[in-house]
Amino acid sequence: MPELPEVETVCLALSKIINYSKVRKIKVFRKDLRWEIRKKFITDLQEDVLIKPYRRGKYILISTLKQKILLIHLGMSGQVKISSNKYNRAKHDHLIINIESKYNKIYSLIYNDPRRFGFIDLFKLKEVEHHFLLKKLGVDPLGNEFNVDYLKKKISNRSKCIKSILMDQTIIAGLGNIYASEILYKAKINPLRSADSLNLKHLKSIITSTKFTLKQSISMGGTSIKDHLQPDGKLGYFVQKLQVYGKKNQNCNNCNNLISMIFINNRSTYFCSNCQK
DNA sequence: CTCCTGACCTGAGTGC
DNA sequence: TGCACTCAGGTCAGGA
Repeated sequence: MPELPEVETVCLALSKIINYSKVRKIKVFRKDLRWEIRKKFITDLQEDVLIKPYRRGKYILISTLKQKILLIHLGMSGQVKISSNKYNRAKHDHLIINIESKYNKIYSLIYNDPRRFGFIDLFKLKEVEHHFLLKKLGVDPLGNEFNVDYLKKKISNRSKCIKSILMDQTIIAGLGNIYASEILYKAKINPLRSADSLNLKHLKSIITSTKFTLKQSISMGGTSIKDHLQPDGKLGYFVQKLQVYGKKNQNCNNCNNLISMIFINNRSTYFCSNCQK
């Protein structure tokens, strides 16, 4: 499911309830996710206090009072559900963490993931910078470090096409297949163009469209196509704003040309060959 | 190094 | 109804 706006949506929902909640019961139904959940996961996390969630690329990190980080990645189909009702196990629920808020209210955080491409880990706060998955991540596209100078430096002498560059998590952490298409449509750049053929004006345009598109999607709760729901079960409405993704052979909103679909690195890619040069 | 492919896994949709 | 096949929002390991 999830790219940056969907992960951010989950993070925002979690931050409303976590806020110094004590971890009570933890139940792992399946530990063979993308990586196996560590043996000591339960004993290490139990009775710790979850302080505050934040996002790094498509990862959710939750800091704890015992100086640890609870790391969550949603993979392709992962979802975090927040429930204050009695828990009934649903298909593909792999893990449940019961927490008790400062005001003694009990919530269940439920990790559900049909394809099990996601995972959950717990490690020491001081190891964050060295974590094998986090250490190679590039800049956050919403931050000030994502600017023309940075992008120019990263793509110089790169023959790879610009869409692959946008999806390269070691350059920009958080963009995925939907938003890469949407961003390039808005920037009027053909996804097949090699990165080093772009001029400063193009780069500026990519930066602006990226920030605009992501912010707009976050404000609408992300994009619900198949799996993504906000943790309270609500849909994400950015799907209504999609201009090209999933719209093969439909008319471009700008020029009425038919939208094309091609595969780039085995990922479906949508664009308007008339608007995007 | 860079770049591309295959692999991981389940479910939904399509066509016969 | 059933079967075979394709595709799906991610990303790592391995080979060219």
